[in-house]
Amino acid sequence: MYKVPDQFYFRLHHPRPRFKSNIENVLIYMASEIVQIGSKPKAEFKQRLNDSIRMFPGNLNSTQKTIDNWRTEIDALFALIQENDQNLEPTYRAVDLAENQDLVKFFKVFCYYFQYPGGFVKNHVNLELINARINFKPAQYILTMLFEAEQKYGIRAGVTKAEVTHCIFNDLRVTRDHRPPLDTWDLISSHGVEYDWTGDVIRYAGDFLDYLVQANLLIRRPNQKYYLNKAEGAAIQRFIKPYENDFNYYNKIESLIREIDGNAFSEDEIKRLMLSKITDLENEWIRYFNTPLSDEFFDTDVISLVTSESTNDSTDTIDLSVILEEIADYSTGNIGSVGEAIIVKHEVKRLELGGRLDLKHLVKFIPTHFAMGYDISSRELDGGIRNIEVKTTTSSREIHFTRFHLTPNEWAVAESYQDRYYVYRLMISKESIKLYILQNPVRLYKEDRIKALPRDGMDVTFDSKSSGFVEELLV
DNA sequence: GCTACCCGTGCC
DNA sequence: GGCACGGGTAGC
Repeated sequence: MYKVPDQFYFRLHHPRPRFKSNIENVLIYMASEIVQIGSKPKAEFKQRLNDSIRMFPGNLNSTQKTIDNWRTEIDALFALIQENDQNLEPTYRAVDLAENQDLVKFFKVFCYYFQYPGGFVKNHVNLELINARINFKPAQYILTMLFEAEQKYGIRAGVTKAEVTHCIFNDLRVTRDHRPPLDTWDLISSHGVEYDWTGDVIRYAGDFLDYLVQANLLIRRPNQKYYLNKAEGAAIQRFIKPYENDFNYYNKIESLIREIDGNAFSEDEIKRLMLSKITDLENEWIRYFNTPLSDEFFDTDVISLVTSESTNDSTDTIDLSVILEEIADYSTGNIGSVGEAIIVKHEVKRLELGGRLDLKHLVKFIPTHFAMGYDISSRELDGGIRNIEVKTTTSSREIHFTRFHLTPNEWAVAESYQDRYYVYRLMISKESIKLYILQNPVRLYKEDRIKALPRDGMDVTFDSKSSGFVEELLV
C-alpha cells in the first residue's frame, strides 16, 4: 500500500457536498431560491432559505440540523451568498446560475477558482494551510498533468481518484513545492502499487474530479479513470495558462507578516492576528469567486458538450451530432442562442411533417432587442400564429426537476397571446437533448399544473417527470 | 451557548 | 463501496 512519506503528508479537505447524485437539481434549486429571497437581514434570510430547503423533495422530515447543514455547506463551497452591510444577498454566481441555468459553465468557473488555501474552509484551517505554505490549484494541476502526458507520450492519459488523492492532493511536494506535473505523471504511471481506496480518504480528490466532469473538462470511463475531454481542448488550455486574475493569500498577508517580523509578538498573538486577517479576507474571497468572466471564456460550447465521448454505452439516444451539424453556424453562441437555433430547425421540421411546406418560410427568429416577449415566431398547421419563448439548460447529466424565469414582459405577452404562446424548455446534456413544451403558461399556472412565483416576472417550476409536457425533438 | 464545518456511522 | 444524515466539536 503506497503512503505519502510522513514529512510530505498533508491531507487536504473541503466542505463535503450532500446530494452528490442530485447536485444539478439541488444547485439550480438553491440558486433560484436564494435569488428569489433577494437581499434580507441575516436572520430573515436564513429562515427563508431554511424554509425553501425544507420544501425540496425529500426534506420534509429531515431534522433542523440537516436543513442547517444544507444551507451552510452548499454556500461555503459554492459561494452563492454574500454579506452586504447587515444583509445577506445572492452573489453574481447565484444570479447567473438561476437565470441562465448553464450548469456546465457554473462548474467550469467553480473549478477555475477553486484553490487551497481558499475561502470555503474555516479560517483556522486556512491558517494551517498558510503555515504549511500550501498554494495549490487542483484544476490547473490535474489538467496540465494529463495534457502534458498526452503530448509527451502520445497516449490517452487517465488517472483514478486514489492516484490523485495520494500523489497530488495529499502530497506537499505538489501542493507546496509545485512538483512539475509531468514528474507526477511519471510517478503515477510507474507506481504499480496499491492505494488506499476507502471512503473518506479519497473523497475530496474524488469529489473534485467529479466536478471537473460536471464542467465537461474530464470524462470518466467505466474503468474508473478520468481522462481529458478532447472536445474541450480550448477550455482546457485556459486552465493550463497562468490565470488572468488570482487570489493569493500570501500576497494579501505580506504586510501583516512584515509587521509580525518587526515585533516581538507571542505565538498566541501571532495566531490571533493571522486569524483575524484571514477572517477579513473572507468577503474578499467571495467577491473573487464571483468575478464575472467574459462569456467567450466559459460559456458552454454546446457542440463540445454533446460531442463528448459518452460516459455510458446507451445506444438509444438520438444522434446529437447530426442536429448540431445543421446549426454549426451558431456553435460559438451562448447556450440561449444555440437553443433558439435548434428550435427554429424543430419548427421547420414540424411544419414539413404536417404537410405545410408553404409555411416553413414564416418561422422566424426574433432578435432580443425587439423585446417582443418571445424568441421565435412560428405557425400552427392551420396557419395560426405560434409564438415561442425558448429556455435552455445545459448540464453534464440529465436533470429532472426544472424551473425557468419569464420576464414581466414575457409573462404579459404570454397572458395576451394565451394559447398562441408557448414556452419551449430545452434541456441539453451529454446524454440527450430533451424538449418540454408548455402551451399557455398563464393558464397552466391558473389551473395549478405548474407553479409560479412572482419575482421581477415569474419563476416557473414544473416537474418534467409527472407533468407530461415532453415532446420529441424533430431535427 | 450557538453556529457551522467536520466526519462517524449505517443505509442502500 | 458510495453516499448522506445528523451528531460532534472547535471556535466565535
